[in-house]
Amino acid sequence: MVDRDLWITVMISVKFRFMTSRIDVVIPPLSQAFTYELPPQFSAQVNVGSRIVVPLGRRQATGFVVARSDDVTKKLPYALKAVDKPGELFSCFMPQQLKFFEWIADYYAEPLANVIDTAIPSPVPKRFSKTVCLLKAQPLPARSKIAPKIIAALQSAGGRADYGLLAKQIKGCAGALKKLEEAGLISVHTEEMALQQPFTTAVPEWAPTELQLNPAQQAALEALAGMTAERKFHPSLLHGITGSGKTEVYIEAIARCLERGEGSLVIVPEIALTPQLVDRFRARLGDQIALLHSSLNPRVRWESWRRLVEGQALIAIGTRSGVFAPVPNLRLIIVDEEHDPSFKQNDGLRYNARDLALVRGMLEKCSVVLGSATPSLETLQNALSGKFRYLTLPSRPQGSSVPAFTLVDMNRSRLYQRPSQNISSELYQGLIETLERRQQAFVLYNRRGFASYLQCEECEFVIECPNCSVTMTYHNSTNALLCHYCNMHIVPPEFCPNCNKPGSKSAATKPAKLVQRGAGTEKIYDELRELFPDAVIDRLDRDSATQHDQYRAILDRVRSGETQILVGTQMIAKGHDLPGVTLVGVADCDVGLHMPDFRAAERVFQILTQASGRAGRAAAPGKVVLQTRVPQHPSLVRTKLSDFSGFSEVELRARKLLNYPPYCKLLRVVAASVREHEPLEALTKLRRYAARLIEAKQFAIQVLGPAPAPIEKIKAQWRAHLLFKAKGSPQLNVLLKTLKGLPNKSASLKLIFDVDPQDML
DNA sequence: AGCACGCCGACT
DNA sequence: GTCGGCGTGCTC
Repeated sequence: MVDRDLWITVMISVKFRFMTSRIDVVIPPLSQAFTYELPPQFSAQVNVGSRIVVPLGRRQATGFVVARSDDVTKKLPYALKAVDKPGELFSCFMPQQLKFFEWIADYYAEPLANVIDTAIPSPVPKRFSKTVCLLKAQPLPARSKIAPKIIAALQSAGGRADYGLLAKQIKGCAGALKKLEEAGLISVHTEEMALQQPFTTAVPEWAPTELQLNPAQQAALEALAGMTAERKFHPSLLHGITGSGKTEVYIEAIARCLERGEGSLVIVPEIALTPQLVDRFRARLGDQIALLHSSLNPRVRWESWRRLVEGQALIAIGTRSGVFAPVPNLRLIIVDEEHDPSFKQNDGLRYNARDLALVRGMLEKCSVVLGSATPSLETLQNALSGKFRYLTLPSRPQGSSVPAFTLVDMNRSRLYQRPSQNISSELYQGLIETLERRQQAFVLYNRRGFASYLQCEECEFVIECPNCSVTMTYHNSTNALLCHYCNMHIVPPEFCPNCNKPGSKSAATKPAKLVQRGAGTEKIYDELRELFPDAVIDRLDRDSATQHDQYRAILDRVRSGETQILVGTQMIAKGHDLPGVTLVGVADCDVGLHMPDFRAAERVFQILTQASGRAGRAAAPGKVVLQTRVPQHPSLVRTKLSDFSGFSEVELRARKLLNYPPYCKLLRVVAASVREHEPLEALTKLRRYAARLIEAKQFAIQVLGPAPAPIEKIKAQWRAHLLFKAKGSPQLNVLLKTLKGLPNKSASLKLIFDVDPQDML
């Protein structure tokens, strides 16, 4: 007994790290955790959040430590293996993030290991530098020719030199260095190199280091600061029209946290994370910012992450996956442009970063601000019901006014009456005036390519992608037909393949020609070149700006005033303040309006409002010309009136009537297979199974479908979907887990479970 | 996910 | 008689 007490005392006094302990490890893609023994030699470097290699079966697997216990006495029904070759150990997340990851795993019915795997960037091995230090120059070893050279080189370098550099200068010095070290003349230090600095350039001068807030901004800031000061979950909506200065409010709110040593997290849409935006944060807040962006190289990405984990940075700015950032002492989460569809991940773990930001705020007890000029109806509903605090920035600063809108009904003018096919006389006139005043114009056309499609003059046949059953887009510059889903390119046929088919009625007569129909950015671009041969016209879309720096260069040319007219897709609607732009034309508002998706109207309203916000941001008044064939559509009428609340009222009523979000929760199951009928058949079975479960458990869940997906075929896979609607998530979550647990015996069938889907195509 | 084990068809 | 097909089940 005495011995045992003594032993316990010893255990405590030598600290646990010298003892064997146990760790629970989760390994992607497995759903259970595995317990291992952790020998003392690895003890100090391993904790909750570590990535580690463990033996699993007869192989080695990489996993994450989710628990650690120093109690080794508890009996387990299986023998434990010990960690033997843990690999390079990385701290991947902070222990307090674990309950967030567990929440996600439960909500999306995904193994915890997979959640962690998608949340963290891939670790990159540490880099070490070896430095040689001169201790004393005497006595030089006899018979060595290299030693004096080394000593001389060290002396001229001020007593210390990089090992690698020295080795390059003096060939074959490795042996001599070792001898000199043994003789005590030099010492060799190995230490980790400093983490990669995220910013290579100085903050540009235009970015203000001090911000002047107007009264509305000040009021929003004080409200936010008040909430942030409490250690409680405080969700709010910051509803500020485009150009009302939300960013300044964010920056000042973060500054208040920073003063107290508290962390902040900013999540922005993919397209918005520009150097200009980051410069504005840096100018006011300094370089203690970690950037998290998918196009960073792996080392910068990982080392930014590490700066947070190791407490070297208190502020994280990132895109969707930034919601997982290990921000120390997190007190404020900001989701800018919260309505943006890029917050939803559409493969793998299909999470929604905006929703997860709220969950994280709830778990970490901090403030969450969702900012937008056109809030999603989900968020609006939460603000209206009082779940979120409603903060607003009602006016544009600098006294600039709301732009003047013109809605042009394209049905009322014949083709020959227009200046060109897709440009109405109203837009033409607006462009002339803008150019005369030496101002700039944006022309938005929300579709890529030269012509939307090729259509037969005779039989109206439209060329579709053989894999995806979507219309293929004709690209003039490359003279190719491109599928915008599977990226297939084909050479456009001269004559209609349908009429030419053997056995077809018209086969005997002359083959019919294919003509271009519809338009794209390239077509609009060409029409404008023809109308304004002397103007500088540029184009911005996914084809002209495949790289981020190309995108930047195009916008920089607008900023400098060089570009007079910029034609592009919705990408141009989201650029930053470009004060010279006074006219925004939308060539065809109807694109996207007739999509088989219940959010189509909302998206069109958002895009048009965003685009309109580009017009007249400085003192000069702005003008917006919207071209359409459905001029009475509420999305367009309300955009024209700048009437968000009017639009949202109409749209919310429609959602309620049809029982769509925010009035219900959705679960969408997509089945895909190379076999044409398999998806529908599989979903029919799944539906039957689900119906039995819903019946047995008395769930209030409505089932729609199965039906072929609007895009019936993608990448040679046939698709069908099944939709579940429920009042709240708990019942849907039970259903999700049950359905996901069902065995899928078919190798060709792929099932995707999309919780809270954004896209219904 | 791997990687075994396991139980039935064509081959050195 | 073996080699090997991929169904089922386990991995601390």
